[in-house]
Amino acid sequence: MATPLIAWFRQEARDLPWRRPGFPAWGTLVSEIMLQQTQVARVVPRLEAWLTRWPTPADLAASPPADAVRAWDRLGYPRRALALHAAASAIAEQHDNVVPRNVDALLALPGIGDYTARAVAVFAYGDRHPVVDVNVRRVLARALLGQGEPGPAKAKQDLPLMESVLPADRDDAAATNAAVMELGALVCVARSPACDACPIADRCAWRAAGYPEHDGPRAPKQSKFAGSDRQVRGLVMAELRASDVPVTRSEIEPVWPDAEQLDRALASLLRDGLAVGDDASGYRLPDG
DNA sequence: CTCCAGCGCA
DNA sequence: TGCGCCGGAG
Repeated sequence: MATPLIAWFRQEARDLPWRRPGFPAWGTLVSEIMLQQTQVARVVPRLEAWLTRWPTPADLAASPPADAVRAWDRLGYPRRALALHAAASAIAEQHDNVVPRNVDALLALPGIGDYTARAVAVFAYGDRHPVVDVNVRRVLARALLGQGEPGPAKAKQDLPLMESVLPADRDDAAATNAAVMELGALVCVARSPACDACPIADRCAWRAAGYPEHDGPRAPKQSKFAGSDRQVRGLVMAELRASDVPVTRSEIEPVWPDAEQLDRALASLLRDGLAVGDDASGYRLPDG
């Protein structure tokens, strides 16, 4: 299955910044964090600006976390910006400003889990590991398991399954990882897969079975955004990002009518370290 | 409405 | 293991 996938990838892969020759490992790390639950099209411009401003981890570590949160802009899940700043500090101080190559060392960094650790080791350093994201899980569920959609994520099963598909050769393994992800993003998409354009359609278990409806357990549906604490947090963060001076409680209140929910959101932002301050001194992004 | 190169916590 | 966490495009 790897051979036709690699051939297809050589032909059809999108021209993306992190696939440029010579793209630094630090850039790969930043891009992977930004791409967690955020689409490629929204990431690319933020990534370019980020790397221009902070070409190495130490450059980011030398700036206050507030600058990282502002540069993150509206990519969403701003805890990622805070984690990336903390990871940059750890890399600068404990790894001689070199992004780790070892998966366990990567996993020890904040904001880096099973997916991102292996993605950096594979795409930045060319090592041989299974890289499993939602695209990979969907492609494997269909091609290998004959199921229309991937069930709830199970790293214990997903990683060995992808591993079983990887060629022995390091470079071929890395290309296969990238190819399966790209196939899931461009062809084997969630809603209406373009099986006519699929390089492995002739050996897809789901297609061979006549596209049966998914029966097993489903991935949990994500909760509503409208009216959620997440929405309120986002509105408060927008206020904090926009101000160079502490924002008073009365300046924050207009963003949301429910005072109790606003309190809850603000408290959670303080708990996450995304905001600092109090009613007396006002609230601001973390500067230390 | 759903989906998106997930992570970290209880 | 389930859930909360952002925001924009289709």
